[in-house]
Amino acid sequence: MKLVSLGSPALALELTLNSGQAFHWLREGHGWVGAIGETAVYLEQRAGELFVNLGAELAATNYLALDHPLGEIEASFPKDPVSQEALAFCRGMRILRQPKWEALATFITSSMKQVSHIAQISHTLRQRFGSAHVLNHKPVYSYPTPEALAALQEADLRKCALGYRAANLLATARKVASKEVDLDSIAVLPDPEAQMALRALPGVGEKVANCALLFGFERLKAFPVDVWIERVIRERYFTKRQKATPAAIRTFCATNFGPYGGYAQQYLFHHARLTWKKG
DNA sequence: CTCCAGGTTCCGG
DNA sequence: CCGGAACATGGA
Repeated sequence: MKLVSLGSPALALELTLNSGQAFHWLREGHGWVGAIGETAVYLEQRAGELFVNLGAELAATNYLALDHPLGEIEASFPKDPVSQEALAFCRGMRILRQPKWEALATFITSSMKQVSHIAQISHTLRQRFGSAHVLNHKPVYSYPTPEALAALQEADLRKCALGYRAANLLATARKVASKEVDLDSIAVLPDPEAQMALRALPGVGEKVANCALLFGFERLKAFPVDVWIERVIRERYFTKRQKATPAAIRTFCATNFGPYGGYAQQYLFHHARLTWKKG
C-alpha cells in the first residue's frame, strides 16, 4: 500500500475518529482503516504528519475537514472554565464532513444506544448490505445506500440488533430512495428549515436532526443535546434554582456558544463522556 | 439482577 | 410547554 503525505495539519486524528461522530474506523498497524463514502481509506499520523493511501487524498482532505479554520474555531469558544476544560482535553479534534445519508442513517440507529453498540450496528449493516472495497488485501465496507436498505424487510434489520430502530431506518431509507425526500435539496435550506425537513423523517427528532446537520450537512452551529450534554448544561452551567427544561437548555445552547457551537458541543460531549465522575 | 445508553413519539396535565 | 411511559438491546 503506497502512502501519500498530506502535510502536518492541526488535527488530533485519533480523537477525531474516536469521539462518537463516526463509528466504523478500525485500528490497523499504526493507523486506521475505514470507508469514506465508497472509497477505502487508510489514515496514519506520524510525528504530526498525516498520511493517506494513494488515491484517497481528496476524500480524506474533505472528510477530515482540513479546510475548517480550527484556530479561529477554538478561539471562539466561551471563556468559562467548563468550555476551556473541554477545549484543553480535545484540542485538535475536528468535526468530520460525513456523507449526508450516512450521517443521518447512523444517528437514526443511535437512539438510546451506547457508542460501542452504535459501532456494532454500523459494522453489521456495512458487512451485510454495504459494498466491499479491497484495501491492503482486505475488504473495507461502505455504508449501505438508501436503495440497498429500502429493498430489505424490517426483519432483516431486526437481525442486526436494531430493535425498534429498524422500522425507522427502513421507512426513512424508503423515503430517500424513492426521491420523496431529497437530501441534496435539504442541504441548501437555511438551518431551521433544514432541521424541520429532517424531522419529518421517521426516527428523526430534534437531537438526531442536529447530529445529521452538524456531521453531514456542514452546519457548524447545530447543537445536538443528548444525555451527556444535558448533564453538563444542567450541572455546570445552571444553578440549583434554575429549572433545566428542554426549552431553557435549547435557548442557552443556541446563544452561549457562538457561530461554531457544534464544535463546542462535540468537545463538551467527548470531555464529559470520558471524564465524568459519578456523585 | 439492575441500571443506563449521543431519543422519538404519543398522551394527559 | 412539560413530564411520563413505551420502545429493544447489550455492556457495566
